[in-house]
Amino acid sequence: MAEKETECCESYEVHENLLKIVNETMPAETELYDLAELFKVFGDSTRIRILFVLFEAEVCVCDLAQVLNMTQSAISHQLRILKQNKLVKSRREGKSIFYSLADEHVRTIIAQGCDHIEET
Amino acid sequence: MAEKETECCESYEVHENLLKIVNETMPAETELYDLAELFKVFGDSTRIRILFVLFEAEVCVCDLAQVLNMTQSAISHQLRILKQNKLVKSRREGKSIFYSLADEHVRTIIAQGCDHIEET
DNA sequence: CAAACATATGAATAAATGTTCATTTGTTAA
DNA sequence: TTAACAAATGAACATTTATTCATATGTTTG
Repeated sequence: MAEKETECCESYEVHENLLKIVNETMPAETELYDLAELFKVFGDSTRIRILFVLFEAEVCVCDLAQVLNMTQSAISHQLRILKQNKLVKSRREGKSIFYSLADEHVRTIIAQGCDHIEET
Repeated sequence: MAEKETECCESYEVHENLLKIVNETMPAETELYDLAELFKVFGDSTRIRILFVLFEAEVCVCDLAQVLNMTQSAISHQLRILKQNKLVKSRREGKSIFYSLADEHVRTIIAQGCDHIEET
């Protein structure tokens, strides 16, 4: 048997097992990255506020800007991020573009987050 | 009736209704902030990898560092963030400190994230 | 007590991120 | 076609954040 060059905390077998299990269950690099990327999108209170508005109605950009009391540009930049990550979809109607939730997952994920917070 | 100084997209009543509904359903400022803060914690692939290890076992810091091939310091800094946000708890055993999931919500939230990603 | 080990932490640095401002694109109406 | 409006976008700036390095804290063993 080869010697272990990576001992730690005086544990041997535990370690081998852990490595094996983790290698089996850990998602691929790209999936981990995408997951983090997705949660990053939820990690900004402006975007969360946008989503809470979209929970209630399909709205255009300037309405969002007014309701949230922010500039059109700031909202637009954030909508772009939400759309790139498929949390939101858009539809043109004349000069306006209306945004709505892309997916009911969004509600579920935010609801889970709320649960966690309230449980303190 | 008072005049509206905040017209937009030529919509009037829609707007009033939206404002009313949003004001009723939008969480408080502090809750929005806490929510974003929580998701920010999930928004880093190092922390996600740590969580995936903890899904499988309770482990000490140096084991985490080895399994994830990162420095002890980097892992320790991230564990601190996970702990502050109550995603992880710790227990001392001699010289080592063992970390484990604080809460099954963590699994659920990550699972929802995975669902969303795989659904493309 | 001193030495060795496991973990935590503060300061510094590089990279990522949100907002603003100015401008552009696309649509409608005159 | 020109003017007016809605939305998108690029550059710039300030802030946040992850990692590294050096060091401190806390525990066990000799």
